[in-house]
Amino acid sequence: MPVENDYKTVNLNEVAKKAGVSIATVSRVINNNPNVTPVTRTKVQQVIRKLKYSPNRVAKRLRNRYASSNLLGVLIPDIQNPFYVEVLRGIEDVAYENKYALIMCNFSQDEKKEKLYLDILQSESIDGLIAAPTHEHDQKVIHLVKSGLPIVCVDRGLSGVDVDVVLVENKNGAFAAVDHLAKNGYKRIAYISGLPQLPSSQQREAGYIEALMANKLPVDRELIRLGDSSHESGVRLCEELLNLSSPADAVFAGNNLITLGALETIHKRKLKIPQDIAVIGFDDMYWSISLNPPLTAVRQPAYEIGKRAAELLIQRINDPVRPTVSMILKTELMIRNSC
Amino acid sequence: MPVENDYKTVNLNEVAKKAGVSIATVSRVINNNPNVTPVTRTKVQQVIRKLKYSPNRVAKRLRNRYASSNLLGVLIPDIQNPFYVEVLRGIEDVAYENKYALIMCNFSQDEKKEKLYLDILQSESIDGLIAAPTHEHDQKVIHLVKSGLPIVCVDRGLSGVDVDVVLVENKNGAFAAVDHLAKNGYKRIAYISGLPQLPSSQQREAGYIEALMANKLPVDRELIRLGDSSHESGVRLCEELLNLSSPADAVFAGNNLITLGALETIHKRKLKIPQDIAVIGFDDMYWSISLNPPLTAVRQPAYEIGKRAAELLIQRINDPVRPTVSMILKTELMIRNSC
DNA sequence: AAAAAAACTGTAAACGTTTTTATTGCAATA
DNA sequence: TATTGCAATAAAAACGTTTACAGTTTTTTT
Repeated sequence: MPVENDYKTVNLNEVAKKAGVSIATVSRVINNNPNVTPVTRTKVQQVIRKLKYSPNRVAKRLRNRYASSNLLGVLIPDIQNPFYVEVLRGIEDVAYENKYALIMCNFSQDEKKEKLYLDILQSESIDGLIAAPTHEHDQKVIHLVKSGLPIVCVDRGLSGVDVDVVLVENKNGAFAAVDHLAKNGYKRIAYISGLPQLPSSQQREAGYIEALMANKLPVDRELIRLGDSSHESGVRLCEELLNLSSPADAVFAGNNLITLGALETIHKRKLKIPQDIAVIGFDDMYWSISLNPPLTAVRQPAYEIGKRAAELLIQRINDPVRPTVSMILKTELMIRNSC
Repeated sequence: MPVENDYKTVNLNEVAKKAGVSIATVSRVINNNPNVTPVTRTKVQQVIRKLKYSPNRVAKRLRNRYASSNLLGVLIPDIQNPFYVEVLRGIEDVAYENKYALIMCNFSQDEKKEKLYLDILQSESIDGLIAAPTHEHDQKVIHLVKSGLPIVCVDRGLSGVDVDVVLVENKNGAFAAVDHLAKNGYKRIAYISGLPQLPSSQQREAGYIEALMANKLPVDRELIRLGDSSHESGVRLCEELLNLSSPADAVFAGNNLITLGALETIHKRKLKIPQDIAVIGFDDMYWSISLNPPLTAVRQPAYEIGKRAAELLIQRINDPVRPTVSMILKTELMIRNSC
């Protein structure tokens, strides 16, 4: 037996009846349509207040297909990664300013989950979407872009389709980090990569290799470890690197979580940073200074990324035909004590 | 000028026309109503697949007021706090298993923002809500509970109303931490509180005071500092405590962010932990071991909190009249090296 | 073979809005 | 006074579903 739950279902009809006008008039009052006598307007407004009427957004959205749902979708690969949390904060601040709420979908790098969430988002008729697709050829997202839904990609682009995108200089950032390691005399610099199919992972690897070459260091494939961008993979791959017959003397970690994982392994082995092994992470955190030792890291302007992405998205919603832009933000090497 | 964006608007009508049946039949096929000939069913299914039809959830929800929107609202006070992120992960996993998507609202301890988001959530006709209200007397949330919307509170209860709630033993957790400090010989143990109106802050303070008394230590109001649960307040209040004529020799930090703030201050002053000053934080993080020094902390089972809350919520959605429960989870003192 | 029952399918109403179109009342004009 | 024009309001259609009810076909029963 379905239980009666008494969501207040005050609707236009009740308001209209009580105010002695038609629902059209009430609707006009609500939407500030000027064609209403001041006296009628106040009368209706009083009833609205008395009955605590608030419009049903579902009905509203059904009626005007192009009416704003004031809903933005956000498709995030990994909510555990502080980087994305920071991006989210940027998005959220801008969204709030513009009176949008966020439907946040965390797909944990799981393509099936991503698909489910995208389906939901689409049929919720969101106004726009900020996404970090699983990879450059993410058909589902590409299809959405083609369908005309306003979309901004962050962290990862989309190939073969015209879409706004906010990225950072991954290659330069990685180069700076590895170059710094090399200049400090480290010879066996390892790279622990995130998911290898991600453009960002690839670009960081490219920067890594370029820096090695610039410093006349050999590129040893043994020192490049491919993971899945998780904390656990950082732990494991760092162990592998330390177990090599000729172990790494420095680690360049592909992201936040990998860095923390690597640190965990190093601390468990009671190795000294940077004497025994140096560490530089991609992604800075506001508490990096409190790590042991204070971490040297490539700072991505995460909050800024989110903020820009949200701004671009709202721009596009308001002007669907403006040319697409790619926004490339700078990274910054924060030198502390881990190298 | 509104631009024509061609969201594929395949609807029941088109499918029906193409399949040569009525929209009622198509609807029945979609909803697995048994009263359809197998031959008709497959015919319709083919058309559905061919046209890539997917039902419009907005229309669906308008029609069946009590139909599931498959949307859960989450009202989070501070997305920057890793504790809530972990809670969110727990919620999300359960939600996904049960095919719910999340509307995530981060209100940053701002009551106005909270109200806006609640309005949106309500008129989105979500199926249920998980909330950490700003305080025990949060009228807005109380009103929602009374209206019959399924709600589960986390981290903070709600007074004077019957609602499911998932909490931790704040007082016991705090007691264990402060007792540990006292047993290690610290005499001037400070407490940096989060927002004082939060029940959790109050309970932790109670545990703190009880532990002092149990160890025959005086309660010095000077050593109790009230903040706003933020990183910044941790930085500032820790400075105040170190500036006292008779400074604190140990700090019990009221949450995650406060802990990180306090650490920042201590490191800036080049003080040694735990020799110069000991630190215990409320809230453990998986990277606490990588902090300098590895942090002793009261672990809240954050993921578990989220998971339980989501389970309770889904139970309530499916059975709105089951009696409410309060779930109190245990904390655990993770002893590492900061004391 | 006709009647009754069962199984299937179609029609139309309803959900709560917005908006187009129609109606009303009233002042200004001829 | 009869007509027009205008403003304010009302009526009705539409958005895409689900579902009660009616209608049709098929099957079973007599």
